Amino acid sequence: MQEGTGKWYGYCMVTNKKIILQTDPFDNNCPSRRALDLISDKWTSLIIYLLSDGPQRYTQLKRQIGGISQKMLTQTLRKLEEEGLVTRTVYPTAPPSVEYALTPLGETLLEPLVRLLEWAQTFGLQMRSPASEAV
Amino acid sequence: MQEGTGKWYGYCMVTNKKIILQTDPFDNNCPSRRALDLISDKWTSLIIYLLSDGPQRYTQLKRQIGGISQKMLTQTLRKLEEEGLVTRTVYPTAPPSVEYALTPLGETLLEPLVRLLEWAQTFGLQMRSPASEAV
DNA sequence: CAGAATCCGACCTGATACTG
DNA sequence: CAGTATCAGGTCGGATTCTG
Repeated sequence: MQEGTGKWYGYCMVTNKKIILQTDPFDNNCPSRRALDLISDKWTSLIIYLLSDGPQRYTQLKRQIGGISQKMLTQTLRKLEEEGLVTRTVYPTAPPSVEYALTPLGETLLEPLVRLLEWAQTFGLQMRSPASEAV
Repeated sequence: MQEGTGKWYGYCMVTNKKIILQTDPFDNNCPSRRALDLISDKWTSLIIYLLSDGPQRYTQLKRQIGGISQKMLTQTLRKLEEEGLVTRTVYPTAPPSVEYALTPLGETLLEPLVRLLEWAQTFGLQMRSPASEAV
């Protein structure tokens, strides 16, 4: 039943490559949905990857990503921290120093994410080949 | 040095879990980026999964997903078709019938996507859900 | 250094109406 | 059935300015 204003997401579960869709408009806590939302973020995956090399400081991350605005970097890091994928450690030195690192949970995300990027590298180049399609 | 108007994405490549970031503001064709953009879509992964059970018709998909608008369903399917992940077959019957199916390329995407959702199911629950959800 | 707060345009999205 | 076209609201993201 559509609640008019309230928008909701498909509730997806994977069981042996089978999908069960639930349609509870009030259940927004679907882990699958949350995970997808997470990596759907434009910068999340990049940050996760950068942190896979070890803890990094704020400016370090910013410099490496380059195109990210400080707002987005902070926002993304905060979200990752909130979700428990990244830790934020503040060293109260004279110039403030903040270090971000992956949590064990965050490191588990690394693996499926790598698979996805590997897919992208292997097959991504085949995308957008309109001539190779015979409908 | 920011190039002013042109916004750009991090160009990421994975090599043995190592990341190489390139910062060419004009190269928007990064396969990794494209792949992430693809699954970052709210509905893409759901559709891919539904199609993993075999070809489905437009209304069939719509009914199963439920909360999706026609616009979004069509838009997403078009994008997937354009990227070569989905085929669109029109049967010129009396009531028009259109069938969507995964291409071989689309099926290859299924695997990493499954890994991601499996991760979500296994570890997603460990993520801290923001208690400020009332939707 | 590491942000917070603000403004503002671009884009995404859903609702609605119409079509072969 | 399977769309297309259009419009309005909301969100996202970047640039800028200010702070401890």
